[in-house]
Amino acid sequence: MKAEAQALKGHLDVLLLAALEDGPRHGYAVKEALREGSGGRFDLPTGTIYPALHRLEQAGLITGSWSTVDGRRRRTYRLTAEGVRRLHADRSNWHGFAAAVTALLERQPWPATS
Amino acid sequence: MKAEAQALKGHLDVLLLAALEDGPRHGYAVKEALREGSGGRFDLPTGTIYPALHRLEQAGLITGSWSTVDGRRRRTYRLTAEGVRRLHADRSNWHGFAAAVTALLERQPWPATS
DNA sequence: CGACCATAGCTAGGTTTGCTACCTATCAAA
DNA sequence: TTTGATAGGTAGCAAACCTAGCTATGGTCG
Repeated sequence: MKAEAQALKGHLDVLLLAALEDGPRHGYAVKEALREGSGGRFDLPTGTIYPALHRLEQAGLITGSWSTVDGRRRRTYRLTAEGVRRLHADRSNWHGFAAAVTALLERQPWPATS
Repeated sequence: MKAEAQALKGHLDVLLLAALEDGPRHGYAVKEALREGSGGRFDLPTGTIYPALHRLEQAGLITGSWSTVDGRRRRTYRLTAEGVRRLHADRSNWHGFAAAVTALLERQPWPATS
């Protein structure tokens, strides 16, 4: 259950949206998909996952519906049209962001010191 | 002065450390180096830069010293040995993080929904 | 001269976000 | 029967970045 020491800061939402891209999932399944899909790197506590899903739903990017399976209640989420748009925008933005950071970290030399 | 809508979340520190890697700079020069080195993407407000440098100094990763150039006071920062270690660790961690996020965003299909 | 901008530093306060630490509940396995 | 995995949740803390404001110098332009 230990996470990778909160390194996701602003990038959790896009991962959650991506986890819902190829079909609806319930919250716990999203958590497991994230953990397995990242080779255990993003093993997030439920106290991170559920509030984040609530935020995304509140923002209209996903919608949830209740069901019951084997006596356990589940809330299954799917992307809204707005959520799909946001996912595409965020994914493209991620690539730009990652490229910029990587470029700066590899940079040698940096722009001249005045 | 408008930043790229707060997209650096947890990754500012490593960029600041990297900006000091090949020699000391004063705070404003760090800000400019970040802006120029990122093609304008990371044009951060001083209200982000200065507190962050204070945090890094507080944490013992950089040390600052005052000087005066043309009647303007400057605080010039350099990496400490600890700061160099941290930079190397964070840089390596960034690569793993970026690879993991990118992999998840490209992933098709995701681990099976239970 | 006066206005303005770039340079150079700073802080207070707010919001967001992820985490810790709890809680309820069912079902399967030990 | 008691633990662990599954499934959901909340309250409240702490960190981090931003907004908005401040002081001050030096150069440039009308």
